[in-house]
Amino acid sequence: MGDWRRSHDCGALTASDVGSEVCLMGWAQFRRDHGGLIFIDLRDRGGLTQVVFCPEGSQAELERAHVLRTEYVLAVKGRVRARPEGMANPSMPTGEIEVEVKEFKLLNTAATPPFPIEDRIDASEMLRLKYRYLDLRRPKLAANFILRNKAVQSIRRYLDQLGFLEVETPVLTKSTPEGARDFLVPSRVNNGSFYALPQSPQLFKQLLMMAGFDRYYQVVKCFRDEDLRADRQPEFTQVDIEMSFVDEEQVMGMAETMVKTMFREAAGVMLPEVFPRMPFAEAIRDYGLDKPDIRFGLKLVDVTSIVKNSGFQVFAKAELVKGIRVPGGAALSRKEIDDFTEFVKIYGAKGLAWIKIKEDEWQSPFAKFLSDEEKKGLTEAFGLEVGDIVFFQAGASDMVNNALGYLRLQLGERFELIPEGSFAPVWITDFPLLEYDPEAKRWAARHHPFTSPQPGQLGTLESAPGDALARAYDLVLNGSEIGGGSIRIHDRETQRAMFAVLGIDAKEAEDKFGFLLRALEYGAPPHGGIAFGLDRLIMILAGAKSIRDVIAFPKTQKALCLMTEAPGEVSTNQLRELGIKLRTRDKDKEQS
RNA sequence: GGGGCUGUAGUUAAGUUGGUUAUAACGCCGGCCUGUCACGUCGGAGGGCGCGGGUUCAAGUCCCGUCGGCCCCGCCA
Repeated sequence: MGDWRRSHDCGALTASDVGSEVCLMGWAQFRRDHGGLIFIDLRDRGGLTQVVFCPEGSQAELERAHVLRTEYVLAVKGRVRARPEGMANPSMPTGEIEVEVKEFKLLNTAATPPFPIEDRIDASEMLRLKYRYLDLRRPKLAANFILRNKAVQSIRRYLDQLGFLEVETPVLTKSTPEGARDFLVPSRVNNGSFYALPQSPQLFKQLLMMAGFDRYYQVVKCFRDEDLRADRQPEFTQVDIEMSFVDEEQVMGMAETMVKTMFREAAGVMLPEVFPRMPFAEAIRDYGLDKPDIRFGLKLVDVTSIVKNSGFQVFAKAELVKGIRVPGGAALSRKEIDDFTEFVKIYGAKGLAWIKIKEDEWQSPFAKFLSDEEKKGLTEAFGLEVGDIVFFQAGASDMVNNALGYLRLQLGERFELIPEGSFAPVWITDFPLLEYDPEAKRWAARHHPFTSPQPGQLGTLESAPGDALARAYDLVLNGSEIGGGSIRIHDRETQRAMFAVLGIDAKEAEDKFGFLLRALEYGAPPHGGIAFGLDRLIMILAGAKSIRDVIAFPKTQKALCLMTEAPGEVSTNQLRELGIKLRTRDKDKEQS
């Protein structure tokens, strides 16, 4: 570059800069070579500016510029000029001007990229991930990271103003028995022992409260070795927060304002002044899921009592029978209904019952089994009108709620009931403290084992564990869980009772959580907190379909990084130092 | 662990019931071009169909296995 210095970025120049001498540096996006005149759209993170190589600028540079190709890296010096009459490009922010090149430097050449660097991309994601650094040059993708930066800055500013202390917690820590599968790191100094990467800094942030830090936060990587999804990566970022001397209201209030502030500052999006709240039981009742998308209706209706003596055995025998009324749904084709039937089978449904409400009859494979009284009951329960379709699911409660809950989302999409660009946050409260694990035949913490029961629930905890409610709360946005937290247990006795219900005996508790139990004896303050999934939050804010679009270097569904080809094998020397012997490698030797 | 979709020039795709030399567009290379903006125009090169087996006179096309990619169930306190 010599002594050349960039004077502007490629999105900065406007008509008011006409006449000024500038220096731009960036990548050649498009080249339009007219022989005696060459246009190049120069691109950097800031945008795109048309630079013109022409005789008026410099005949010598024009002749030199014919070798330029896409993605070559250039520095140009020249004069900003207004484009000639009628030549402005209204679709470009810098479309009124162009830079007449007087001198340029070729900073680097570039091989032809494997896919074009432009927003209307059609390259496969496999290829894009292999060349992630090229994909990230695309303005649309880069915009997600600019947004992400704004969001994080906003959150930090907000929490800092409230006196929160950002503290780092260990990445090499201890494996904990509950929760997701841990990523393990072998210890060289202590062969046979392993660190675990944190699934979240949960215990550390509680210990920071016991340390008297009062208000803590951290933007922190967390690791869970579970299968991936469109919205799940093995390493992801949490905005982790903990506060002392607070109750639910204070944590939720603080978090709500944080999210509102961030949406406004980062994206200009105004969220509702007050987020609605919904008890867990109501969410399941009306939406079938604990993360309801409340941007549209189609609530589930429980009709178990109406059909409990029905001649239709599928209904009569079921633990729970629920339905969804879709106004105008009678127009659905048989094929579409079959597709929905296949869809609910994913969630363990055996089939999907339906009734089309026609002018003169109920069209349905099972309407003939329904008595007039049952029909009347259903008509009232759903508020049925001609042209509706009702879908039913009958069977075990969990299956019915889950299948219909997800069917509702499908129907919302099919009937275009979800308003574009809308954001609907909702707090889910009053979660059950525990849930039964039928495989392990024991109760497990729904949130985590340090979540405090609601007042007066300690008795319930022993008599009817499933009914005990937790001081826990989730924040759901557009049907996606973006944050969750709780008021924690801060006395040793409650913590012991909790471990007892979970089947963790004193010895195991001491082994796994001794450090926490000990800390609880030294004056632990009442405390609670919340953690947000930052990637998911940004994904929703950016309107991205995948969490990969807001993570700079994401992994594929098989948890591979196509760019670095991680994970990879390591040398036997490295393994020996760690005291590790591979079973598969031995097996290969035996076979060969 | 399971279900669905998918892999063909650099890229995105088409490719009949197996049948000459595997199509197209974009990109790339070369020529021409002073107002383009996904510039235009003329010409050219480029793959043997993810990989390995098999069936067949003959395989992108059928079969088996295997490796990837995407979505989902399980899993994710």
